[in-house]
Amino acid sequence: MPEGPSLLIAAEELSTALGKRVRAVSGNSTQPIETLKTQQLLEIGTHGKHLLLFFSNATLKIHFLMFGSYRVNEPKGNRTPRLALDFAKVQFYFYACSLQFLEGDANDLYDWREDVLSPAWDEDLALQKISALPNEMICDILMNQHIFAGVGNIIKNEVQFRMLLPPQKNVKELSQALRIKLIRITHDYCWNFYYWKKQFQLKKHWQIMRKKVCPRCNGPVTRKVTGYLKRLSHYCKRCQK
DNA sequence: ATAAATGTTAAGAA
DNA sequence: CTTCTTAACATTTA
Repeated sequence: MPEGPSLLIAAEELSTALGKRVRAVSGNSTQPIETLKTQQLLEIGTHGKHLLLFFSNATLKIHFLMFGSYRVNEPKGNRTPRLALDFAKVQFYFYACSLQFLEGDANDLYDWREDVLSPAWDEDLALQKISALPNEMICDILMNQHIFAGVGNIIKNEVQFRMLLPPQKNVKELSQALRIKLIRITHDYCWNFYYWKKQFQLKKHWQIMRKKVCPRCNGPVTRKVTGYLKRLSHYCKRCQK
């Protein structure tokens, strides 16, 4: 569940508890979650892969890492949640996630312009940041949460394929026009991801991720760990040049 | 059944 | 003091 668009969907699902007060708290978190008791949920936000719950007197940041999950009203029977919030008529359950209380104002901690799914998304800023890193590979640039907050490995691979560029290509090898195209395709793909995921049709639209055969040339798909970040890339050596 | 995978951080090593 | 590597965490799917 952890790429940016999924977080947006989570925020929507959880919005049923907006304005409600926490009646009971439990969970195996080591954070001071008890302090949430009696607090009112005022707002829900996201930044990239972070889910932000704004309470009357605290802001909780939830990161689902690789395996985190959540449920509304229906807990996973056999598992202890990291955090369970009981809002009387609505219950949230968060599993296998990282919890942290934000110190201070979220607006001072986050630059919303770097969140691909935010209304504040700023493609000119992204272009500046990319161009400042000429020696970085595309696969690392795409996963950089300070440039494309919310992009994960699936989005990375699909964007690389749609660009017909190999993951190892350096930024300096891309023209200005291609850099802009990269930014726009990433933004578009993130929104497609969001709509497909809502319809439970995300995997159906994967073109290269975990594929064996390139849908374009029917050649073999290469699987290789790439970049500084050492994440798995799926790509077609014939089509992505 | 074993491994790999939608991710990040912190400790340890160089 | 940096910079790089490794381990840790935790769950589902192939």
